[in-house]
Amino acid sequence: MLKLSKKTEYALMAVKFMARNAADGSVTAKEISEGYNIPYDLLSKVLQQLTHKKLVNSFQGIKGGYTLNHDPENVTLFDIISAVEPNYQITDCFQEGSTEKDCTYINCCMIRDPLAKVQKEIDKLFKAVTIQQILWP
Amino acid sequence: MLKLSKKTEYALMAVKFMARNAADGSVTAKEISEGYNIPYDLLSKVLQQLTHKKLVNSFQGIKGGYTLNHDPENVTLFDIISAVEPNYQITDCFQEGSTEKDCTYINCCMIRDPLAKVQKEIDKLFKAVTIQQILWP
DNA sequence: TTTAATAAGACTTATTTAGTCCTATATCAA
DNA sequence: TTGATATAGGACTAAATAAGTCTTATTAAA
Repeated sequence: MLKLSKKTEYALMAVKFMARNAADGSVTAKEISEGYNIPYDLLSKVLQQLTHKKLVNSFQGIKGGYTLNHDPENVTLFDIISAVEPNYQITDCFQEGSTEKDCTYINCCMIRDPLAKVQKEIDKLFKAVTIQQILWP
Repeated sequence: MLKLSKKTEYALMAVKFMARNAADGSVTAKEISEGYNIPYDLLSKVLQQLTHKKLVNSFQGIKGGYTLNHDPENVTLFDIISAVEPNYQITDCFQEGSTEKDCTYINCCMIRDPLAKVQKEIDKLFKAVTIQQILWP
């Protein structure tokens, strides 16, 4: 409950690895996986998700790999989390596509709106934290 | 993820029910359960946890039940969450009792301290929100 | 002493997360 | 043009956690 998944951790670690090794050009999933002891397949998926959100560049083929697409001070924790956590919301109520019908309680969504405000505050918090701050405190 | 569990939702709903029915004296788990369509056994456990944290008073015996122990403006979302979520932390790293050994990564806890700061901000946020604000917006 | 409430541990089921496996596709270089 | 090695991505399995259920004990009023 209220815990970030491994995918977020792996994403942060991968970003750190890429930033550290930026001088050597692109970095492969295998290098990150072995360098930080992260399961290769799972890491690959995380990197693919980061690629879809344009947070990293990917290069296919035998000389392929990944590079960061932005400077760490221009990427926020929110960017990483929302790239990697499938439906990141503190409660189901205001999930995308949810309707009143999804709510099984009498007095439906009695706590919905106020918690939505709390959610917005959390988003704001995550948007205020850059990867730079997290990875090089 | 980063989602609150049902237990937090049920706790908030139970508090709402108790506040609404404060005039009638104590309220039973059965009444809350039937009034809001919450599973009785699970609700009972939530109420027991709230009791342990002195957020509600419990009365045993045939005329028993629960009452709120504080005014809603003096109870925060943080109080409820920490009463009910077993180990509420956005990442395992700085869980109570965790040691460096628990960390399986090379470069152990490279993201630990900065995320701990984010955690503190979230705590601060939850402590700033009262039950009053959540349940009667 | 019966009745209806809380207390609490053990257990089962459902859901979600984490991790694995397999195949396709891209690209470089011999 | 073919072999090697990288990303892409779907399907699947296993592990962990959350949600819900069952059972027994204890409490206290009538």
